[in-house]
Amino acid sequence: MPELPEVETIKRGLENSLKNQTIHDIKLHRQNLRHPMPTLLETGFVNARILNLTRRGKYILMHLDTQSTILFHLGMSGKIIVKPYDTQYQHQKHEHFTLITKEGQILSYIDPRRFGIIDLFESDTLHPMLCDMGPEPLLEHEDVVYQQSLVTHLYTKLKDKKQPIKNTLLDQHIIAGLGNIYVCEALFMAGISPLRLSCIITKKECLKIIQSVQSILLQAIQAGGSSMRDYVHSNGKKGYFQIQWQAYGKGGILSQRCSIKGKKAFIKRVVQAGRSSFYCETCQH
DNA sequence: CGTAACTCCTGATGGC
DNA sequence: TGCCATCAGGAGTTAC
Repeated sequence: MPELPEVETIKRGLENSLKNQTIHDIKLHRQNLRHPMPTLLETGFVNARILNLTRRGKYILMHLDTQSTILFHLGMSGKIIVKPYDTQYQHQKHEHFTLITKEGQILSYIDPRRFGIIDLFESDTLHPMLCDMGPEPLLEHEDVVYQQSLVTHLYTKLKDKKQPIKNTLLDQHIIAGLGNIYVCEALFMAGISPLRLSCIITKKECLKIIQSVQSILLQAIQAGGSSMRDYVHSNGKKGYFQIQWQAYGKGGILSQRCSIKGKKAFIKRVVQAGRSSFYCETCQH
């Protein structure tokens, strides 16, 4: 799925196109994604106004003026597209949720694999999915104090974990929003092997990890999200920027950092917890 | 309790 | 061209 930068990009797109608009109609085209979708969505929100959109981890939250919030998760293959409404409109294959505004915009939620989630909760409560989530890796503005608190938090969490650092960073309870690609890239940048046991990571290395995570996420957000195979911006256009990955998907390719130092080392692919990890044995320890 | 394996689902890709 | 195996950005559940 889109990881944090892509979700953030989509959220911003939705905010630009839908903020303060009024819901004209919502349609569900099936009952379930990963979980059942509340049928109340179809009937309960005509004339509700969209106050704003926020992001928490990989979730997008649409806050309505009815004290309700719609929660979206895009799973592995989800996308959200917004475009002007056309009366000829017919929902496309794998479109499971459609929202039309009185102002004439149409939001389509499309998710072939249906690993995503659409749910509803009261705005003054916290959705169960959001309760135990780790801290956000980024704040709106650069903040050294926050960065330090993240380092301390991470170090505390890693201290008694026996699993590889790669697996721990993918756990949304530790830090919110990281996925397979950005973890691979951050560990490459930090010079830390994905195989390293979490409990033997030093505090200094935690700082390196947090710095790398923040740097890569910021870079990706500024680039408008990355353009993986089936990732689409919320306006429906293909991602217009492809980050030059250093490690992810680069199995068998020369490690850039080693090349600069005149060494010849290749990026290796291993499988951890059923997911591909890419790293350089020579410059990641 | 923590950890790893299994599970949901469709589509793209590559080898034969 | 078709068929089959493999892989994919996630994460909850189950089994140990």
